[in-house]
Amino acid sequence: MMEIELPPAKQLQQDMDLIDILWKQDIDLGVGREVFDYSQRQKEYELEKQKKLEKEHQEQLLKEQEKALYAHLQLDEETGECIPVQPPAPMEAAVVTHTVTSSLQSKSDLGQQLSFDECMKILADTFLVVNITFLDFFLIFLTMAPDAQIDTSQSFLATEQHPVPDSLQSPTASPENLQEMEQAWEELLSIPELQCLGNQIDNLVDLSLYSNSDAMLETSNNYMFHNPLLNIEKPVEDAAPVFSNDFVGPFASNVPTVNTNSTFNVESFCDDIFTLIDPKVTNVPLTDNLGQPFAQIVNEPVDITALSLCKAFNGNSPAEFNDSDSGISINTSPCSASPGQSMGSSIYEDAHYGYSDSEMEDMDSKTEDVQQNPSEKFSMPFTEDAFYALSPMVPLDTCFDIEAQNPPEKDLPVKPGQSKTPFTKDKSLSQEEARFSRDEQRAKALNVPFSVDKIVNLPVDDFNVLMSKHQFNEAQLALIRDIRRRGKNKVAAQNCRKRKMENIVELESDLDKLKYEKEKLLAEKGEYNNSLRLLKKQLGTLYMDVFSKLHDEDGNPYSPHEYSLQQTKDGNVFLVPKANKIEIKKEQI
DNA sequence: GAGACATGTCATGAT
DNA sequence: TTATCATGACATGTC
Repeated sequence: MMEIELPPAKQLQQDMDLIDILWKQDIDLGVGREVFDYSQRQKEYELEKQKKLEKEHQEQLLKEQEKALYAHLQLDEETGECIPVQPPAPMEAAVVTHTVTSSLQSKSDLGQQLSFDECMKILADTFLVVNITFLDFFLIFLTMAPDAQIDTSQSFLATEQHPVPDSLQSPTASPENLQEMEQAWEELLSIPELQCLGNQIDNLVDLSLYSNSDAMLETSNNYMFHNPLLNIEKPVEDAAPVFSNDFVGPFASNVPTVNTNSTFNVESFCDDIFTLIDPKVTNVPLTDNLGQPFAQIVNEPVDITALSLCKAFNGNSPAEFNDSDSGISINTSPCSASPGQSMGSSIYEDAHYGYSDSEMEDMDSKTEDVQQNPSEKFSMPFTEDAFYALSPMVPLDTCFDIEAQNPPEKDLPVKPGQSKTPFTKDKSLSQEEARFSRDEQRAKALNVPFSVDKIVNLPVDDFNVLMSKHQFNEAQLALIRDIRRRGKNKVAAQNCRKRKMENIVELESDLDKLKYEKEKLLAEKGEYNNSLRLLKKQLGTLYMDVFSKLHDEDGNPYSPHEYSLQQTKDGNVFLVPKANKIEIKKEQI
């Protein structure tokens, strides 16, 4: 701890005055007095220091746990790889398994909540003692699994010379044991830090799907290694350059890919595990402790979703059930079982030059689910480059220029008459955009070395120059022409619809304006009518007023029925008998 | 399942 | 003559 010397009282008072002056200078900036408060800052400083110490302590703990986990790895001096040390004798493994499970169970029996650190400590201590491998750790999980058929595999670990505890031998024999173990298993799974195990293992399994693909091996080198226990991500090239191979590569040859649609064959599953751990044990007859043939027990297909093991790894979807740690990949879809095959089984592989567009579209629709959703089939991020790398129908050394390998939407220039996102749609459109368009698929199928964007958007001259540089067969030429025509027409249709919509909007706007003008004119007309009516009224009043003041020679008033007042152009007003009224008008004309 | 809507495509006429 | 554009009509997919 850093010692802080407290100033003397006098100096303290001077400091306080100085602080006050400074605070008053900054008060306009909204600075609070507490900013200059020495004691408060000291408290904050101590608090911060305490947090720092706690953080360091946690990091130290994590490092120790990591060290304990890596203790079972051995550095291969020749290859520089981290290789798991040779598996211990079955006795050791059994003891280790028992030790861990006993520790976990004893904790569970005591009603204690197992924290992640406690679990890690138990595991780390055990690993330090006997150096068990990661596969043993996997078997510990198996042991903890309440599924009896899976647990039967423990009998393989326990040789006749070294009997294993009852809890491991036959969990089904005792319902109490089963319940306890299930409880311990659930406690282990309930730890939030371990729940990420499933996802990370899934990622490794996705990697394992490509274990036979050279292209994917390259990808796997850049893959992040997930430490499922510590949740530490390390670049593979940093910590263990071929770490994934420790769990995938060496075992891949031993482990047949287990294919199943909706069910899971436990027998083959256990066989795979036995092969992984020690190929010799595959000769051991599969019998459980009750003497019942193991094959009989596991003969019936087991719903994979019912296995707690699935839940442990990632029980959300049975189709994604995989075990990457053991190198076993249980693929429930034919596509994921052999991605290269599924990718390569494109209808375009045969380069069907004779097909018309409609026929090609028919085939498009039939194979759409295979081709269009590579990213949906595999949980790992699937890039277009990866697609090219995997797809045997596209030669890797030729074909696409740089533009073709980039998503066309990115650098597509926005035309003046075309909005940047002319057809903004919901997520379905984004999925549509993410997939290859049909024309792109066709172009790739026929090995057209241009992107569809280029074919469509190049000016005529540039397009002709480009075409003259390559030799195309008739099918390719027809396809390129069609692509260009369709692309142009597509843009034209978009623009046309956009114009149509703009026209509709404009006409609606005009209609609104005209309606407004009409209303306005009607209102004006009403006002003018009112004014006219008023003027007429006033004129009538004035007329009668003038007429009433006119008298003949005898002083009698003129009858308005017999006479009327009329005004000539020069402004003179005459009293005219009504019979002569028309004649006067004629004279005026 | 029907209907609305968005989008792609084709046919056709105009430029 | 050919390419391109504009637009109506139709088909298809999605909500």
